[in-house]
Amino acid sequence: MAKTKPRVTIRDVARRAGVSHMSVSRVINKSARVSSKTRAAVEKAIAELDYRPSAIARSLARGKTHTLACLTPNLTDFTFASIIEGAEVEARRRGYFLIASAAPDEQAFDALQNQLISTRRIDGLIVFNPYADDRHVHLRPGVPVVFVGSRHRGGRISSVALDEESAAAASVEYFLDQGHRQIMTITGPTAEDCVTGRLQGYRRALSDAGLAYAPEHIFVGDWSANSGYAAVESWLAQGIPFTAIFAQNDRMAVGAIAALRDASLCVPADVSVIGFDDMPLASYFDPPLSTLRQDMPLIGREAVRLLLESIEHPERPSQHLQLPVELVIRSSTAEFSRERRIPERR
Amino acid sequence: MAKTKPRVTIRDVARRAGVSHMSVSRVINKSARVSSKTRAAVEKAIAELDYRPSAIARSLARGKTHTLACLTPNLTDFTFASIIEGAEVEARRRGYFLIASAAPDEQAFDALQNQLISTRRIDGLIVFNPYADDRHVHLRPGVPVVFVGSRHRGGRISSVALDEESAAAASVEYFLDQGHRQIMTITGPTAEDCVTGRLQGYRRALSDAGLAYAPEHIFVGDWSANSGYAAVESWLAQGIPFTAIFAQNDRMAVGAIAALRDASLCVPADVSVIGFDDMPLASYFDPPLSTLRQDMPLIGREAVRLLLESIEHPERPSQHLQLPVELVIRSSTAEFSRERRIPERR
DNA sequence: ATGAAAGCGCTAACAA
DNA sequence: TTGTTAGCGCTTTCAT
Repeated sequence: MAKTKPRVTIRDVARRAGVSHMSVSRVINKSARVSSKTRAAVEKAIAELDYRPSAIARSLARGKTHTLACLTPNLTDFTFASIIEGAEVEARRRGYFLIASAAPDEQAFDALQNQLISTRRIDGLIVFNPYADDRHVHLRPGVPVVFVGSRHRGGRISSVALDEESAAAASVEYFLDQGHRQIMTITGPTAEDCVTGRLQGYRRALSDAGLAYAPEHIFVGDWSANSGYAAVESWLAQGIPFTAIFAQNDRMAVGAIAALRDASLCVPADVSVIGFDDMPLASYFDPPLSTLRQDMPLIGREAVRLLLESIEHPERPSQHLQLPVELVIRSSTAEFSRERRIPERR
Repeated sequence: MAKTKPRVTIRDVARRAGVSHMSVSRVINKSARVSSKTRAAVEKAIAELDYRPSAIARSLARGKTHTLACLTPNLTDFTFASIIEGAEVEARRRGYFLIASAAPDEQAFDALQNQLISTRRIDGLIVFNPYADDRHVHLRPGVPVVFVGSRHRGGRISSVALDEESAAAASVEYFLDQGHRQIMTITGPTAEDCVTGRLQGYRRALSDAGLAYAPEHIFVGDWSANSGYAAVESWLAQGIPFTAIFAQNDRMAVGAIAALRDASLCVPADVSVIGFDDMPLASYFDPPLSTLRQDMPLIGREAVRLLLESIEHPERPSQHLQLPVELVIRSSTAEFSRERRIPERR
C-alpha cells in the first residue's frame, strides 16, 4: 500500500521560497503588504509543490468555518430541492460550503442544531418553513439565521419568501375574468405562513369583486395529492356547487383533477383548476396544468446572500424579500360557460 | 450589541473539575482509562458549563473532518434527491456530515474536487453516475470514493447500483406473459452504465423467448419526457408496429403516453407502457403508470456504509452492491388482444 | 515589507 | 489512571 504522502504545509512552501511562512500566508491571503519579488517566489513555490491551504487549519485560526447549513423538512420535495440547489451554487460561488439536512420534525431540528451549531461547524443557518411547527422555538441564539418561506415574527431575522398574497389573488382574478363565480381553494396546513398569505389573496380578490366569502369554499389539505382528492370528494358530497379551484400546490391540484374525473366531471369543461409551484411534468398531466410558477433557485441564492450579509455585517438591519410569482396558463382552465355541468350532490 | 461570549474550552472544563485537560479529553472521547470519580467530576463540569467540543479543533488534531461529500449531476431529480436524503441521514447517524453538491459537467466536477479534497475538507466522496461523462477521469487519487449507479471499471472502488438487467428483463417478461410480441424500449444516453444493463436485460428476455432482436425497436432518449414523445413519433412515422413500450424512466414513459394520445391511440388498450423509478404522482397520471420501483434511500445508506468502510479499513477489498428492483403494475399495461389497433404508418 | 512568537482547541505520545 | 509536552496548519499581533 502506497503510504499517503505527507501534506504540503505553509512552511514547506516558505522553505522552498526562502522566506518565512508568514510571507506565504500573506500571499495566499492576498494581503497587499508583500513585495512583488517575494510574491513571485512564493507563487512559484506554491505551484511547484502544488500547495493548497488546509481549510480546517484556517477555520481553527480564524474562527470561521466557511460552511453554512440548510435545515429543511426534506430534501426530496422538488420545491425544497430546487431552492437548495440554488443556495448551494451561490454559497460555493462565494467561497462557502452548504450542508443540507432533512429535519422532518422539531426533535430532529433540535438535534441537528446541536450537531451543527454547538460544535461550531457552521457560520450560519438557513431554515425552511420555520413556522410549519414549533421549530423556531428551538433556534440557538447567537448564530446568524435566515428564514425561507416565512417572515420572522420578531423582525430580527432576515427572510425570503414569495409574494403569496399577490400570487393567490392573481389566480382568483384570472378565474373571475373568465367568468367564474364559484371559486374554491384547497390550502396546505394553516399553521404555515404561505397558507395564510394565499388565503388573504384569495379573500381579497373575491371581496374586491364584490363576492361573499364562504368558509365552506375553503378546504384545508396537507399538500398531498390525496388531500386534493378529498377536497373535491367533500364538496361533491355536500352538494356545494363550484366551477373553479385554486389548489395551493400542484400535487393537490392533480389529486383534485383525479377526483373530478372519477366523478365524471371534465377539466376544464366543467371545472377549471389552477395549481401552485409548476412542478416537473406539470405540462404532461391530463390536462396540462395551469399553475403559479416561482423562481426557486433564486430564493436559494437570495437566502445565501442575506445570510452572508448578516454574518459579515451583523449590525445591519434585517431584510425581508418577497419574490414575485408568475401565472402560467395551460389547459386546466377555461372560460365559464352556461352549458357546463356544475357539480352537485351525488 | 451583546458581545458573543467566549467559547468554553476543554481547559475551562478541566479547571472547573480540578483535573488536567487530558482527563476531559479522555472523557469526551469515551476512553476507558479514566477513574469513575474523575469521569463524574468532568461530566458535572461539562454539564455546568454546557461545554461542547469544537469540531474544527478535533478535525485539525485528528486529521479527519468527519465530513463526506456527494457529487451528483443535480440535486433536484427525484431519484438523486432521494438517494442523497438516505445518504445524509445515514451519514449523520454515524457521526458524519454530508455536503451534497451539484456538478452538472466535468468541469464543475473537477472544480468541486479542488474545493473539497485539495483543501482537506472531506474524508470521502460519493460520486453519482461516474461514467455519464468523463468525470471519473478527474478523480483525485488518495481519497476514499464510492460510486453510485455504476461499477468501477478498475474494480478498485466500491459501488452500489441496481440490478438493472433483472429489472429490465422483468418488465419485458411481464409484457411477454401478457401476450405482447412487439416490445419497444426507450433508453437513456448509451454512455450510462444503467442503460447498458437495462438493454442487456431487454435483449436477454426477448431472446429467451425466442424473439428476434430488432435494432429499430430501440430508441435512444435523454431521460426527458420530450425524448419519450419523440420515440413514439419516430416509430409511428416509420410505420413500425408495436404493442408495448418499456421506457427506461418514468418521464420518458409519460412523454410516450402523451405522443400515443396525440396519435389517438389508447394506453393500455392499444399500447402498454412500463416506466422506471416510480416517481411521485406516478399513480396520478392518466393512466396510472406501471413502473419499476427502486429503494432509493437504501442506495444512499449503503453508499455511506461502503464509504465509511473504505475510510476506516482501506485495506479491505472493494464491494459491488446490486440492489433489487420491484415491478409495480398499475393501469398503463394490459393484456394483448387481437382487437387492439396496432399503430401503423400515419 | 518581513519575521518571530503566540495562539486557535483539540489529540497523540510519552512520562509519572 | 493521570498529567506534561508537543504538535495539527494556519492567522494574529507585534517587533524589526
